Formats: sequence, structure tokens, C-alpha cells
Amino acid sequence: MKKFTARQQEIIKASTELVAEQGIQGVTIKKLSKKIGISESAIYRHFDSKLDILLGILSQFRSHKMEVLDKIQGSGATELEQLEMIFKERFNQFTQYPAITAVIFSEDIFQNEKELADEVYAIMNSSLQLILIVIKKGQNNKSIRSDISADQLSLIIVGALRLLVARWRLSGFAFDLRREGDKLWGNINQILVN
Amino acid sequence: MKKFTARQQEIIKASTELVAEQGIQGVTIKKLSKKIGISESAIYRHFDSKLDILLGILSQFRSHKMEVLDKIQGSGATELEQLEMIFKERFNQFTQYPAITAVIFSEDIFQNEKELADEVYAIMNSSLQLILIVIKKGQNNKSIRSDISADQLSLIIVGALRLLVARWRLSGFAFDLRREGDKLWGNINQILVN
Amino acid sequence: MKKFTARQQEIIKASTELVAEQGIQGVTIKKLSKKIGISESAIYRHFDSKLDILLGILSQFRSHKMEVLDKIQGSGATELEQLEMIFKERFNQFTQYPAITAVIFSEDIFQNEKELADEVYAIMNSSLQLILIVIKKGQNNKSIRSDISADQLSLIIVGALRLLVARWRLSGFAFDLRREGDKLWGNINQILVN
Amino acid sequence: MKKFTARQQEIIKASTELVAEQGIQGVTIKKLSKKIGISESAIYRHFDSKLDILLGILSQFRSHKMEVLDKIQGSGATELEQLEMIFKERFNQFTQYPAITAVIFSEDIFQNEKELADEVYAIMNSSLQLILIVIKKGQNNKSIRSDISADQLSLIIVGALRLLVARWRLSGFAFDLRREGDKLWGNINQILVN
DNA sequence: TATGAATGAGTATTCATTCAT
DNA sequence: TATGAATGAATACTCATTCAT
Repeated sequence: MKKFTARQQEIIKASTELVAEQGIQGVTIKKLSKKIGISESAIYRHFDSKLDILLGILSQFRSHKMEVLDKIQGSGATELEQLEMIFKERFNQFTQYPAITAVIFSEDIFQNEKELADEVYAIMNSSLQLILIVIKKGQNNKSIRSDISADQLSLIIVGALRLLVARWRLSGFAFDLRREGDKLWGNINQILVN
Repeated sequence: MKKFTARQQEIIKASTELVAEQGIQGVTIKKLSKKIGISESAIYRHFDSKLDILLGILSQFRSHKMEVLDKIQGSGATELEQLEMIFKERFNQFTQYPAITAVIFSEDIFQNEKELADEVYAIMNSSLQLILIVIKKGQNNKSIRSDISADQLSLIIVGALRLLVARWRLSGFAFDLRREGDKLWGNINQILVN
Repeated sequence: MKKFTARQQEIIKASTELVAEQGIQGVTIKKLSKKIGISESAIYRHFDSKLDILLGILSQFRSHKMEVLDKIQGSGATELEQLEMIFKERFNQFTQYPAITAVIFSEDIFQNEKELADEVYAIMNSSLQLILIVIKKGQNNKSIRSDISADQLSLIIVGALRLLVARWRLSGFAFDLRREGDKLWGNINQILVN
Repeated sequence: MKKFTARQQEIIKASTELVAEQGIQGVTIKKLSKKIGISESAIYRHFDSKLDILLGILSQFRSHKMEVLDKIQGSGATELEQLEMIFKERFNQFTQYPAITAVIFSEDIFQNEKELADEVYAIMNSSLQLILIVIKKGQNNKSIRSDISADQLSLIIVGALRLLVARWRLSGFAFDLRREGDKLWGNINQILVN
């Protein structure tokens, strides 16, 4: 959607790294400018405000995510395959951009900034909605168990996914997220088919 | 463990409320002093630093939680009953003190303060560990399925529990957490026994 | 009305001096703190904001002015005597606190700060209203000409008064405002009685 | 005097509007460039500094005013007629360009910039001087009262004129300045002939 | 004639903490 | 046990201006 200039992308990248290194509170214009090697005021030539920079991080992440989810949805794979693809994709993206996890899982810090909170919420929901839809389809064609509602199944699935990522982050990205993700999917799969 | 004076408890309580109302960033010595009705410097008579206040919040929550978990563990109930008790207990406590959820789920903000991060991590793990133990026992006496490892089952259980609470909080505590918790437990239970 | 602490009065005084020396734009927290010899943050222990400091200047000036005007109004002097007293009083106060003239005559700068603009407007109007009332009384008892309306007469009187003060200020307080004021009053007096 | 290019005039016009809308502080190069639709740096192709732009506003206003005053002076009308023409002319110009009033009456803000202050002072004096001359002539040929000095009479006249305009501006240009001006002139006229 | 990129100095305000009383 | 006064470091953001293209 939004196009970012090279400088803007550089700023977004540096911000994301700062988030990863020091948390959201670590993202200050001063640190940012020092990291990039330009003056503080120079940053304001590229973004109107700090909020816009943060929004930029999310926007870029979101559009990448959407693209992938769309592709999965249109892939013609079976429901279980689609769920597996979603799982793998999420863990792939996080492995590639570990810093982003700090942003995505920080509903709290954004609490006071309505715009940011909304965006984070939207990102969070996008997987959830897709998973819900896929599960419902799977239940219709009997490939997924129906004794537990789709709502509850997706709550369980997304909850596990999120907790795994949260642990990975808190561990300092110490384990192989993709391998653990595969393992988790195996078990989720088993639960889904009963 | 640690004993808090009346004043200290008052400060901890006010801090927790501030977290709930405005997020962790809302906890400043100034606001705290205004809320309690004493001077800013007075607060330093009771806590050496703001860090200690935050640690106080967690410590109090943790000790309360531990107590309950210990009781459950020693109750002689079956494994599934114990898990149900844990579920109910968590949701009960959160319903009673909704403010605390803001603290428990904000691993992020505490990230840069090693001491705080460790404490939050410990709290997060305490349920996880107990659930793990109970599940293992259940698997040993065949009351819980063994085709999925205890590690993975507990990840799934705690993940769902956390996500439900997170949603409740983001919704502004708009739904009945205990009822939704019961429903979730019903389904988790079904999954556990296969 | 409002009581100011010694420090607050010191800050108000320093601000007024800064206004006189460098215009309203010269009033910055930094310059203020340097002038007083305390830190910038110390100032915020005494006033919540810069706006409050500016409001403090006006408030102090206004209450002093009101006091004097009330006394004049209750003095039992004839209308023309009362008008003369008002004239003398205004020029006396300005001579005593030349700096304040910069604040009182700067409706413009306060334009964007509603609160300040209102206060300045109120101060400006307080003399005007009193003068209008006194003139009306004088017209009723024939001591002041009636062929020109009280509105117009007060417009003429206040206009001259303000222009004289404005010139005085722009001249760098180079002439004796009280002497010029007396001269002006003599002529205004003559016009009023025709 | 100075000739301005089309672009320069455009910039001066935009600046004047900004003054009217947001006060002198509202005149920033950024806002100016946005209003005109060119880049910030482009503005520096046409004016060496912001000071020059402000000087431009005043200079343009002044030359226009001078022209008119010269015409009046050379018109051969009687002294009282000339004064009436001056009155009407001032109110006409202000009615046509209300924005300019904000600039003319903001001696204060220009205070710290010697060059600007001087120009404003000169503008302010130009009417005053002309009025003074005309009154003196009138006093010489007995068409204007001599019991009050020409200095004082012109102070009173200009003071009333300025206050009326100031009120008009503060009222948001809510009343018909020309009508009120005519009324004021009627009374001033009466005072002048005694 | 115009622009995009950059900057140094400033601007009000916040915050955790210290210290003398 | 409490307070009033003070502070240094930070924080997001603004502004007039410069320079290479």
C-alpha cells in the first residue's frame, strides 16, 4: 500500500532494531538519529512524528503478512494444509525478523496510542480470522473435528502459537523457532483431527 | 516471603491501579503520590526506588499465586480435577483483580530491567511448571493422553488461557471471564482425555 | 484573590522583566531559570506550565488594578475628579511597572492562547467599563457634555490613553509618562465639559 | 520604493494572511511554503531571510498608505475635509485587507527586531505626522480650535482611530468598520471645531 | 528558478531521585 | 515518618537556514 522512500525504510529498520534491543521505550528520536548517523531534525524530514515511524513498522509488517495469508487462502490446499502453511509462515517471518516480535506482542505499551493499538489489534486479528475461517471449512467437510467449536479451536491454536513465540523472545531467541513450531503443529494437527 | 508494611501495600495497590488505568508508563512517582495523597519524597521512605515498587507488585502477586497453587497440589484431587482447579483459580483471581492482568501480560515493558523481566518470567513459568507436573502424573496413570508430550500439552493449555485473558483485557473486561473460562476448560478437558 | 508564594512572585517578576527586555517571545523557561538562578525543572515545582506563569503576571496586575478602581469608584468624588483619578492611577502604575505595558498591550501575541487572550481582554475592558459608567453619570447630572454619546467619549478617552502609553513604551520609556498624562488629562477634561 | 517580483508579492500576501490567521508566530517558512505550494528552500530564492519577508509586508503596506496620504494632501480640500478623507481612507483600506491590521498593531512582537520595530514605528507615525500638519494648518486659519495643541488633538484622534480598529479586529471583524468610522469621525469633527 | 536533504540551536515539559528540615 | 525545594538527564518536536543538484 504505502510506499516508503529508502531513507524511510532505513529509519523503520533502525527503529525495529531498537525495539528488539531495548524495547519500545528504547525507540527515541535521539537514539534513532545516532544509529542512522543523521541529525534528530533530519528524521522529521522523513516522518512527521514518532507515531508515524512506529506506524510504519507495523504497516510494513502487516502488508507483508497480508500478502502471505492471501496467497495461502488462494492456494487450493486442504484446510489442514492451509493451517500448516499459516503456522510455518508465521514462524518463518518471525525467524527472519525477530525484532518484530517485540512490537507485535506489545499491545500494552501502545495502549495509550489509539492508532497504534488499533493497528496491532488488526494485525493480531488477521491471523485469527483466517484460522477461524479455515477451521470452519474443515469442520464442514469433516476434515476437522466438530465436537469443539471453531472459535474455541482457533483460540487454542493461536494461544499456543503466541505463547511459543513469546517464550522464544523472552529466551533471547535461544532456540530454533521453526523446529519447535513444526513440533507444535504436529500436535495441533493431531488434536484437530482427533 | 517479603513482608510489606501497610504503607507499602498501599503504594503497591495504587501502582497496580495506575498500571491498569494507564499502562506501565502511567506509573510515575508523581501520579502515585497524588493518588495516595502523600508527597513524592514520602514514597522514597517506603521504597528505595521505583524498581522496588514494581518488584513489589509482582512479588505480592506471585506469593498469592504460589499459595493457591500449593494448596491445589496438596489437595489430593485427581489430575484433571487439579487442572480444573488451576483454571478456575486463575480466572477467579483475575476477575477479582483485573488490574493485575495489565502487569502480568506486559513482559515487554519489563524487558530492559533484568530484575523485573526475571520476576515476570518466573510468574509466567510457575503455572506452566505446575501444569506440566500434573499432566505428567496424569499421563503416568493414563488419565491424560500420552500421544502428545506433557510439554506440548501444557504449552497449549497455558497459551489458550493467556490468550483468553488477554482478549478479556483488551475488550475492557467486557465479558464474563469465569464463564468463558469454564467453557474453555470443558474443551481443554476433552482434548486432554482424547 | 490568588496568593502567590515568594518563589512564585520571584518567577512572575523575572518573567515580567523578560517581557520588558525581549518581548513575550523572550520569556522562555531556560532564560527564566537562568535569570532566577535555579534549574529549569525547579520552575515547574512552582508553576504547572508556562501558561500559568503568564497568567500569573496578568492576574497580579489585574488584582492590583481592580483594587484601585474600586477605591476610586467608592470615593465619592465628582465624575470629572474620578476620571482624573483613573488617568493618574493608570499612569502611576505603568510608571512603576513599565515592563507590564509590554504584556497589557500585546493582545496579538496571546491570540493563540485563549486563556491569556481572555484575561488581557478583561483587563483592557475593566478601565473601559468604569470610564463608561462614570461618563454616563456625569452626563446625567450635566457635568459632562451629552451631545456625544458616552460610548464614543470613552472610546476617545481610552484610545488616547492607550496611544500615549504605547508611544512611551516604543520610545524606550524616554519621557515622563505622568507629566504627559497630566497634560493629556487637562485636554480631555476640556473636551468633556465642552 | 522597492519593487517586488510577482513571486515576492505572492509570498508577502501569504505571509500577511498567516499573520491574520495565526498571529505573527504563525508565520514560519514551513507554513508559508505549504500555503504557496513551493518548497521551503524556494522561498530563499526570493527573500534572503524571514526578516526580509516581514519587512516586505510592512514596506508594501507603507508605500500604499503613503501614496494615498500624498494624494489627500495635494487635493486642495479644506483641513476638516482632509482629515475626514484620511479617516475614510484608513477604514477603507482596513476593510479591504483586514489581515493587515494584525501586522500594524503588533508593535510588540517586532520589538526585538530593531529593523522591524523601526518600520512599524514609521508607519504608525506617518498618519500621525500628516494629521498633525493638517491640524496645524486648520488652527492657523481658525477652522480648528486652538485651545488644545495640535499634538494633543492628533494624539486623541489617532488614539480613537486605532482603538476602534483594534476592537474591530478582536471582535473578529464582526461589525461594519466603515459605518462605525463615520460615526466616530462625526464626533471627532464636532470636538475639533468645538 | 526550484528542490530534497540536512542541521544546530532551541522549546516546553517529564521523570526519578536527593537532601535539608 | 513526612515534606518542600531542587535537579540533571531526557523527550518529542520546531525553526530558520544552508547546500548540492
